[in-house]
Amino acid sequence: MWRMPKLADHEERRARIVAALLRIAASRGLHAASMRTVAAEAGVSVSTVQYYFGTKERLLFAGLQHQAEAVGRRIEAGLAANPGGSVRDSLYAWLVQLIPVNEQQRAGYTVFAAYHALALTDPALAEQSYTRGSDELEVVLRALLADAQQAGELSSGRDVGAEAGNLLALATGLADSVMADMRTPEAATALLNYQLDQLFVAASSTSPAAARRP
Amino acid sequence: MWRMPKLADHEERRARIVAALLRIAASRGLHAASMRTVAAEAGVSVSTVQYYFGTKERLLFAGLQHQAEAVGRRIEAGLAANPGGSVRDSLYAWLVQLIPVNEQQRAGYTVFAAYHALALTDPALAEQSYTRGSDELEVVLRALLADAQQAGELSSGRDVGAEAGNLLALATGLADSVMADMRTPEAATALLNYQLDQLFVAASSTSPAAARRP
DNA sequence: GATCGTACAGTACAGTCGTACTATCAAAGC
DNA sequence: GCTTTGATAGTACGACTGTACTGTACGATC
Repeated sequence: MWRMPKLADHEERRARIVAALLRIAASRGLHAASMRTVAAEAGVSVSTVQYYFGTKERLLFAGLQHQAEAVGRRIEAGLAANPGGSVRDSLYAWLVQLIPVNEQQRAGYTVFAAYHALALTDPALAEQSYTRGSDELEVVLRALLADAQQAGELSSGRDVGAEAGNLLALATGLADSVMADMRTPEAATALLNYQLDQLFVAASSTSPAAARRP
Repeated sequence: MWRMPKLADHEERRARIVAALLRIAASRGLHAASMRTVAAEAGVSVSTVQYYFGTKERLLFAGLQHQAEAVGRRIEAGLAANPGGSVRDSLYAWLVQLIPVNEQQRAGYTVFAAYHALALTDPALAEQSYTRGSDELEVVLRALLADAQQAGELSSGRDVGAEAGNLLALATGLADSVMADMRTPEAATALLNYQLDQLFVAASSTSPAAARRP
């Protein structure tokens, strides 16, 4: 029988409990995440959850924070995976990270949707700016588009500020439609590619949108 | 055979209770809508709610159904309010209904977000196709765009199917950004107008996007 | 080696949940 | 007028909730 070392690693314990919370939120819903179910999922007692988070409100808070950081990391990873490519491909690499293409991303989106709905009626949760990542992403998109416009890669008469906002909103809406099972992930990424093809001048688009599907 | 209602109007009672449920869901969240709080908000006893809906699951079901029908009615009203206008103005009239511009629409969106999050982990709720309205809207958009394309009003090289899907996703994403307080409703409608201006040939757009803001 | 604080487990408590059950009261049908 | 039935209220029950409290084994410190 294994016994816990008496001096525990707080960060590891907290991470384990938060992971249990997010697993439950993704599979059974955030409303099913009680002190008892989270403790059982993490393999600890309720008192341990109390010891590391004090109150359930703080536990939920930690869960949202973890989720927001995870989204931020995934978006950054999307750029790092495409270092030397064109601006168009970089834009695609950023935006496609918002569309849930596998079960893990879908689970993350489920948790995010639950927190989002909760924040709409809970001022304490809304104060935590969990959408800051999106704001930062919009700034990055605008900068990329400005570069492309100066290089003459964009269609004429485009407003880079408006295009950045609309691309982000488009990716968000496409993600919604995938989550609602109105569209397959492949169809959503194809639509995203179509929009980028319209934005960039035709000469730079050497392949049809369908060929870009992963 | 028709029978006179003995005492109460069932439809009126059910509507009153569902309205109470949706008020609570919009103000305090769907998790705060219990049998007791809904009954108190409707000014009836818990037994009355039980009498008309039997179980809470069926009450929640009725609330979602009412909400979906309300969204459908609002979108239809959006078209009826603009009967003789251009295709571009009709498109705008449809799509702008998705963006919450006042407190009532924001409340409706809050309820919808709560149900959406719940449906992601509740198979019984997900089976009810509450997104059918969006599917039908996409069909209408595609038809409108096809007409406009045949009339030569669209920019060249546009795929009406992709444009319809992307316009709907864009409006959804803009609605999300407004709900998350990342953008004002005015900014969202301006972005929507910008996108429509890009889609339609420049000659038909006689005023800058900013002038179209309501 | 006694003492102290950390890291848990167990339990108790007050409250809320959905729902079942019983009672009541007025209108409908005979 | 009596019986039946629809429409409501009140209440009770078991399950679950978050949290406070108590106990306790063990590593660190002196």
